[in-house]
Amino acid sequence: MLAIGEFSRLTHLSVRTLRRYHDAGLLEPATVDQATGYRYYSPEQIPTAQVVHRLRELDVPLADVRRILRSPDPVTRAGLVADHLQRLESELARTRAAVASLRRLLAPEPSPVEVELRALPATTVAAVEDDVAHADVLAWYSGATAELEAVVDAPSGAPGGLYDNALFEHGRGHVLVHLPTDRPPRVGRVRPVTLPAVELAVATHVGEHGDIDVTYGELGAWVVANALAVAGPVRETYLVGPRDTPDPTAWRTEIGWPVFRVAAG
Amino acid sequence: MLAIGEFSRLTHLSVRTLRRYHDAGLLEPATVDQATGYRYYSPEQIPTAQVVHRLRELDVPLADVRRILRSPDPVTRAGLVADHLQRLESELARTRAAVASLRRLLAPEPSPVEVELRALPATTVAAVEDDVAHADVLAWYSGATAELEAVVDAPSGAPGGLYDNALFEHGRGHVLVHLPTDRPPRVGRVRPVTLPAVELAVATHVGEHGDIDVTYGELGAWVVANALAVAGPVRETYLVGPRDTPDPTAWRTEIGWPVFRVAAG
DNA sequence: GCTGGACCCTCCCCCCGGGGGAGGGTGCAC
DNA sequence: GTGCACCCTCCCCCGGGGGGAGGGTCCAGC
Repeated sequence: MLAIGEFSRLTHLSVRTLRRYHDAGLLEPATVDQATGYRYYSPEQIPTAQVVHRLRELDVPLADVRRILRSPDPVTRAGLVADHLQRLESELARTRAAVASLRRLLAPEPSPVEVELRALPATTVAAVEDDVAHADVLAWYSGATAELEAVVDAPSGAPGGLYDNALFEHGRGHVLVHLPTDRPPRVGRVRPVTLPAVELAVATHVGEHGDIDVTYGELGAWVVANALAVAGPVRETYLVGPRDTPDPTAWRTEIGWPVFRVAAG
Repeated sequence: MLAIGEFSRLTHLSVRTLRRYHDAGLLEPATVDQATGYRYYSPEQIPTAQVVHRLRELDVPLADVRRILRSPDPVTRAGLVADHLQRLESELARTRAAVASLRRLLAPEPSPVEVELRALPATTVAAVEDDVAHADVLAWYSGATAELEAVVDAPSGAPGGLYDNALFEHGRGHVLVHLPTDRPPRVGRVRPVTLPAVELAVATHVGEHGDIDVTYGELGAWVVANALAVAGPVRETYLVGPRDTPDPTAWRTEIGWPVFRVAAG
């Protein structure tokens, strides 16, 4: 039996941290003296402590560490660990994108964005829609478009999406992806939806989506400068995307912001 | 002039976050109405907001973001950004090491570690020592050994280190690296130091240092099982290291824990 | 001019995973 | 039996947000 200080020395986890892990139900001492509250660990717990240490180095949340340790089945366990490695991987991709985008932002090129005002009539499209968290948008989007493309046989234009402002302001909001077609079917999640007529301020974003808020910003500045106000969810149209070419510099995304005239300009 | 909600929509930063950035002095509104406290932003601030957004995606602390934004000189600014990318890089290396180590930990191999008790006489060595934070140990170590190796011309053995337990328990502690030699010089930070005689429980760690606490743990379990207690800083000896061969599987590190007998076993 | 609703303000509490330190009880070797 | 290292709980702090209360403000429509 090892007192907490000794166990700390053997595992290179601080006494504080060991106590916290006990409270969190992660690494329960083999014995706790009822009278004094002293925690006593057994040497067999050292490997467990080391696994915890590694998982924490990988920023696995304590709750997930507990889940991993409690799963008796090594296959389940390996699956949970693999999930986290997957998460780290996508985190890394996000970081890479942010680095690239930062470089472009700090590059001295001004990259003027052209904005055009366009009146759009109401259209009926095949659509999938849902309330989605910001972090899940990408995954949701790929699932929804895959379903759309599987169901719509003769699309009459490029796919698009509508994104509620709440998605960016509150991290969660209504999202709709659609594919224009003459006869929108009603299969699985796919439904015919009529998008209302709007006046759009439209700018075209060139390149990766990691930079897209730059174009959003330019579009927004233009909208403000032209005494317009934003009304309703933003509309994106994916003219050229990863489906069409692997070369990101060829990608084209139209961003359309529904606007109305503020006062009498 | 844009109210905070509108600016939020244009930058995809939440209203809350914008207020926080104001408080932190990161992104001050162009105007603040003295009477009402209302924040008003100018469209020119959109690009700044986007740079902040990118930096935060890279987990750059707010204080550093402020520093980057305030540095007028683009060269300084690029340097600060590069520093952070460097930090991300080393973070990535750490993650990779943790992943590899976790895989090995979860591998079904028991990898029995052999432990031996060894009495060591007092020795005088050439040493560099200091109080170091845990996070800085690696950097400090490479600097100190480089200095040692530059100054000691005829080492009589492998380099070693002494690591205070406080380093692991409290994140900061006394560290000493040394090179055994017949005539220890007194140059720069290098000093002759006499290491006291000790009885050591010794185990040899094979492979990368990312796993070294596993061997620490096995050594500790052995020490406990043999009714010994730990006394004083751990001693590592780098028999084969990165200086000798790039192949990590060939590396050999002796870990020696000063021990004394507990009670009459 | 008034009213309603959207917008904005400050302030406090919560999350995570730790660290610092106070104030007090315990184990054990001398 | 005494000193001291060790252990306990409890509270506050950090950074970078989110939730929500309670209250003031802007402005369009009537």
